[in-house]
Amino acid sequence: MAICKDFDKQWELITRGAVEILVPEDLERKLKNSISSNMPLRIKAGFDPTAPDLHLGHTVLIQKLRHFQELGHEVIFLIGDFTGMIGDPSGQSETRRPLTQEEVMDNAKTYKQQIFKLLDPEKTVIEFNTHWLGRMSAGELIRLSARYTVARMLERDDFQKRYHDQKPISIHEFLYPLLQGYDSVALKADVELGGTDQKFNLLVGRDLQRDYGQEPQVVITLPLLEGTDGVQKMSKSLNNYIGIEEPPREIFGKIMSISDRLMMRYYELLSDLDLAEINKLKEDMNKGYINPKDVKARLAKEIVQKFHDKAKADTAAREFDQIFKDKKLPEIVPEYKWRWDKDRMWVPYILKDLGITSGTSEALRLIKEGAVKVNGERLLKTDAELSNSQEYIIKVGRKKFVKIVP
RNA sequence: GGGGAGGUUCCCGAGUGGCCAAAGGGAACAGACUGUAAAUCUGUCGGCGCUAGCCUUCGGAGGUUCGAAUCCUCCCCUCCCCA
Repeated sequence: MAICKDFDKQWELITRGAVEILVPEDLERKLKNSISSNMPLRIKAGFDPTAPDLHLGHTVLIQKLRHFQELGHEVIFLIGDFTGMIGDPSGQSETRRPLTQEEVMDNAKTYKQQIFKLLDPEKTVIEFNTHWLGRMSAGELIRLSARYTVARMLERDDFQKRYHDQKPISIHEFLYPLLQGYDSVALKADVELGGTDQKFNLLVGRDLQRDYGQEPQVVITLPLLEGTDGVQKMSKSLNNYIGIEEPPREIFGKIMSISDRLMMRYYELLSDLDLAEINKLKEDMNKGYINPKDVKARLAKEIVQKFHDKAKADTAAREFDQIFKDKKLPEIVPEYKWRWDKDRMWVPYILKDLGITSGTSEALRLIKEGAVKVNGERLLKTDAELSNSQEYIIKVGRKKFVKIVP
């Protein structure tokens, strides 16, 4: 593959959206060398295999990898299957449960299936760090550990915080940054990408490469995408994520329910619109020329289209308006054929049995709160029963619909 | 090795023998208002055919007691100070 010869173009694309580049001079030199020698740079990005679903948060980084691919560089998608067994302590308030071998492999497989929605399979090298870490001897590990000090480890803010909060820090957690850094040595990485929370780990890679006589990698940090709550970073465990494999209407709906503030953030980090256009949207909204809801719908469409296709994005948008603007039923309502043991069945029991609520207690609560409608009528009494003589549409909350057929 | 402090419901955190399914806050869910936004207000927030009642929870296992998150014994885990 050919390297893009235009240095300025490379620089612009690479630095767009990046939070920090450490060190810019190194990047400049590496790029220029790469152009003159026609040798691609080796771009490393590590992924923790705990999350089986890629979500929008991951795509910020993956899109940056794609930028590098477009410029002709070699992307190494590193699946931290070995380090995943340790569990990255970054940003964690406490020690994470180590994953089993099986879990790690399952998750890694899912990753592989998903990244090619965004990356070019031809230009992507997938590595597993078990290849070199799995056969590292105890002696080598100790020699590696000798290259770093406890005091330096404690510089990392989350370790520091836990230390001061009297929270446990296990020894193995200190090993994580070292092993991640060693990955860079093993891969002879020229550049490593990571979220801003990874900065410390990425920098350890630089130190270790120098120790091992390599030219240190350039570290590029990218912003962490806030989850749908708008506060914490998007993650599966916080359940504030939008997965790229979710159905169109889910993705669409989730984006529509984010705050306006967050919407602009998503525009910046996820949209392909350039900054000038985004600013224009912002301005028009402030002046009242356009409704923020429409701006949000545009974003939702763009993102759905990215992971599905245009037709599905349009359908999702149309359905959304039907349900929430026109208050109609969605085009497709899941149907349940109810096996009527009796002629009449208690509503909370039905909701529980259909899995809409976790139990009858929750169903009762929702009915008391006025959240349940049957055939458009709000259910007022908790002792309501349905009979097997007709069809029902049950609506729970704002977005759950079920059709029950006799 | 010695001394001290802790482990409470999703999270933080109160609770030291009955009034405890357990204060308060956060998250979450629902209703109102909206643009399924934000903010705000209100309600819910262990389970169970509900209200009544029953069952299961306060690191684990036993025990004392009419009665234990609270007392005793042993065990597991965490943190701090000293060595």
